[in-house]
Amino acid sequence: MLTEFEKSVLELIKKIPKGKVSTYQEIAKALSRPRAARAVGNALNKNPFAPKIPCHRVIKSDGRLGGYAFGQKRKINILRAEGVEIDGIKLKNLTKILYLFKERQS
DNA sequence: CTATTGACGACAT
DNA sequence: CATGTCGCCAATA
Repeated sequence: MLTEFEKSVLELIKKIPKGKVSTYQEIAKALSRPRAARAVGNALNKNPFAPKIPCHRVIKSDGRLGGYAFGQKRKINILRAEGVEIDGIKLKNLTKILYLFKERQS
């Protein structure tokens, strides 16, 4: 069974368009929990819908890859296959491919 | 309730 | 750029 928090995270990342990515922190912010980036990653790790949810499109806020249940190597391949360029250690054009979620209530 | 654990983040060295 | 430390948060034992 999923907790509300986990469901929120999954629902959110499910919306990330192909060829774009988001960060754990951005997701945390979108959930009004700006400091819960770590918990977000934790939720994805459990990810019960592995192929179903594009969890590979979630990276660290500094542009690095972050982890992946199937191994970062795998993560890199998938991202490249979706057109994301990776500069050895970080993603290229991060600001261009970074997907921002809709603004929180004003 | 307390302790531990991680797909994190910011900063210092 | 590479490591290490500390703070943070939710889930679990």
